Amino acid sequence: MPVENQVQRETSAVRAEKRALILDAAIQVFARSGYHGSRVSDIATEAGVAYGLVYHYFKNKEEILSTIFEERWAGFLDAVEGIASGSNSTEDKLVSVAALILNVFRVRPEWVKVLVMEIQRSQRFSQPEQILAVRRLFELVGRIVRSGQASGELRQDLDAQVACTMFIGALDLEITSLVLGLKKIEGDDAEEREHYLKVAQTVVGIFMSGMEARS
Amino acid sequence: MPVENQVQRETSAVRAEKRALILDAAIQVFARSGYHGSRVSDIATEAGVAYGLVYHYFKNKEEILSTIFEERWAGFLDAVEGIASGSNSTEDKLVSVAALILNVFRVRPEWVKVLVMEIQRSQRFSQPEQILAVRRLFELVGRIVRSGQASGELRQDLDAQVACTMFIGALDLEITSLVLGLKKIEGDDAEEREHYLKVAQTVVGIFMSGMEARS
Amino acid sequence: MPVENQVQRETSAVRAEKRALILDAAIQVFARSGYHGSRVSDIATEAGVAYGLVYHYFKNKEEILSTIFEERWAGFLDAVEGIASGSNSTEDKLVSVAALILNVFRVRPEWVKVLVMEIQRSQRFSQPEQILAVRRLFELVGRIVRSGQASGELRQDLDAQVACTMFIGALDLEITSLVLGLKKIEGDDAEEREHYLKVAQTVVGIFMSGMEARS
Amino acid sequence: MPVENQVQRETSAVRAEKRALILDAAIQVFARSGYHGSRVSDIATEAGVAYGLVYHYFKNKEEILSTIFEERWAGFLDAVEGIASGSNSTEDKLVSVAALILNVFRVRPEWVKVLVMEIQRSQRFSQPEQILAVRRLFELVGRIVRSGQASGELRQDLDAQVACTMFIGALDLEITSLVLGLKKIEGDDAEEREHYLKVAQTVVGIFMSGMEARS
DNA sequence: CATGAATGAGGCTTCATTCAT
DNA sequence: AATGAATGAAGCCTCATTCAT
Repeated sequence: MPVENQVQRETSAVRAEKRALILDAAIQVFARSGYHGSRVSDIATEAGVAYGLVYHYFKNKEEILSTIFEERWAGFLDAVEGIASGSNSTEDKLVSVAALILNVFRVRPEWVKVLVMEIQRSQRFSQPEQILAVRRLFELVGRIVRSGQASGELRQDLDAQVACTMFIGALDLEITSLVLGLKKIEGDDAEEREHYLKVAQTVVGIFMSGMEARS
Repeated sequence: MPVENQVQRETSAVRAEKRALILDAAIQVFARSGYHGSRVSDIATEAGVAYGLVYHYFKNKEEILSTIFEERWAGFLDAVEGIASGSNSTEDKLVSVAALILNVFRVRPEWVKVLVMEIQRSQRFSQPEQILAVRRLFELVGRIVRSGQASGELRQDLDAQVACTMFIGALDLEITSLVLGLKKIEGDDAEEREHYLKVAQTVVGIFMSGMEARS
Repeated sequence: MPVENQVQRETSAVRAEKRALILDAAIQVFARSGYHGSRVSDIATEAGVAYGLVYHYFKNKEEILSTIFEERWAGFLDAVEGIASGSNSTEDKLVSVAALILNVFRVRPEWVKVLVMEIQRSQRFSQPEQILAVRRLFELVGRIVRSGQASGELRQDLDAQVACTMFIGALDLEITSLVLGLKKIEGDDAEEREHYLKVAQTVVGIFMSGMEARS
Repeated sequence: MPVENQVQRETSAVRAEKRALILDAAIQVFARSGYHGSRVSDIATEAGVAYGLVYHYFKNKEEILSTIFEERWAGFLDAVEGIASGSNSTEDKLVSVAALILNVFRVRPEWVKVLVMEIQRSQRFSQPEQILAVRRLFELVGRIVRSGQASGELRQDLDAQVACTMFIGALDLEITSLVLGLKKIEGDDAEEREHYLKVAQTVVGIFMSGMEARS
């Protein structure tokens, strides 16, 4: 391998690192102060880089936010996709999705804060790509629900779309409550994890029972 | 009634009218452009009053938003309170609440947009009073759910709080989808009304079946 | 006397009263917050009258200040004029002037604050009439000094103008120190009065000795 | 010296220069229009820099003024301190102080205008640090006077504090008269200098004679 | 790539003044 | 005369973005 390529590789690795640094900093700052309450300089300070450097990696403040959304949300969707494509029972799939969502919050609450509070509910969310990205989540959950209806695990007389919205909405508000501190979870890591698991099971429990096919 | 009182009343009626005028204008503008995207001058223009008059009635832009929240949300809570205090069956109460929420959106979508998008999900929402105001909704729905559990209409083995969050979250996301245009309802007024009613029934249907006490 | 005249008189008496009320209020407010720090509404509130009424009696905020200056300063000048025109010794005249200035501060510190701080040292003081009004004080003190030089009570080899400035400046700074609280006078009314008298005597003492004709 | 240090030094030198540029411009503008009559944009224009740059160097308009005061007044105090600490006769020291004050005005009238008119006599002057800074001048002059009393050069039966106030007040009003144009000095530079020297000598002359120890 | 000084448009807020009652 | 609602110009400050080094 020629030396230049080596350098190239290292350079772009550094480049990627700085970019990620800024992105992570932005998540922290946005989570703390909200998009409008955060200055580009706050992000730079948090990242420990110079003011203007942010503009080497991102066209503008807006792009930082949408990049966060695109990258993080894509990763999240991939995980949901994996669950939806699996061969588990419908109930297991739904529990997995619920646990995934709640667990991300447990581990990276700032990510969720920004995704949920700053992007999902923001003016700029009207942009078609972002609408599409969220619609994708509805589709994936919809796939799980509809396959459950097809297999007879779930009753078929109810609108799948409303059911999806209900399932996602339940988890969404659960998380929002946590973000806003409407609910406080106390205890050590293990207790926390257990609590979230139980919430996931309850939600899925109600949902499944409600959607359960009756004989 | 003395003439002066009459005048007094009329004057303060006019005063209240102007205030309401500005508040309504603010709702329109906030719904259209979001809080941060709206200028105070936009509100004044929309209300058809002079720039400075806004500051006669409100300390600053922020106060306009929180006033909207306080007044509109209080009205909404009163309605929910009325439902919760009634003597209907649990199912009827839940349908009423769901229909109320969805119907407000049908009739005054801007109110809901502002309440849901600009306040509920905003930085300033962290203020204790607003947290409390939302918690109140959880309490009222919680009252319905718990009384249903007590009467045996609903199963008692599930956490009431999670159930509440689920019910409200389902409706919240349903509305958010509508606000964001993720879902589009087409048709005339009667069709619209019918659609929302069906959504309410589906949500309550799933919820009730899921929560239904089993023999 | 016809009734109408009576009414006329009463009306204008009321008119004069309201005007004085506003003027007094303005002095208090200006003394407390400075000219620029005072709002017209503050003055109205302090006077206990309606907002717009101020504009019935005064063309604008500026006119309130200049009116205070003209009326209060004129009264002060009259008193100095009386002293200067008397037949006392030069020393007695100077002690009287010094005591007058210091005593006004003792009794009506707000007047002095406004005259000294807000008018004398303000941009708008550049207006010719006000320059003239202050120059008049210099002239009156100058008259005392020059008559003392003429009578042989004061040495004649020193510039009368510089001497005047010195005398007035000494008292001015003495008062400014009091206004700013650089010096604090403690004690009851009698002690206070005595203190100011002593200051007056010291200033005049130094000044007289310094200006004293030598044999 | 490493190159980086060199660059560092140059950069911060440039930084300091811009700051000084703005400060000097502010003095000109404040002297011309007064603090309240000056807009931040006026200062920026006068300095030939962009509006926003002012806010890189100063928190707000207010801070510009207090910075001027702190820096310029400190320099002035140092000069007075030098005089007070010298070994000259009391009379020489007082003449030096008087000449210093008058000469600063001769050379940098804007400085004096701002220090005397905008700061010393302003609302914000009430801030403790500024009070202290002025008190310092009183202390320094007080030291000269008291050492004169101790050495027998000045009579000891008069209150040193009142004497100080008298001396400083005399010079202060002399300068104020000049600032306000109550007195106009005409002539070329040499004549001007001579005039001010004579004023200084007159003031000190009266003061010394008045304070002179008698046998 | 990195820095942070420089730019300037944009928007909130204040408040003197006017006006309708 | 009296009231206080209504007006809108003016100015401070913020901060995203650019630029020179």
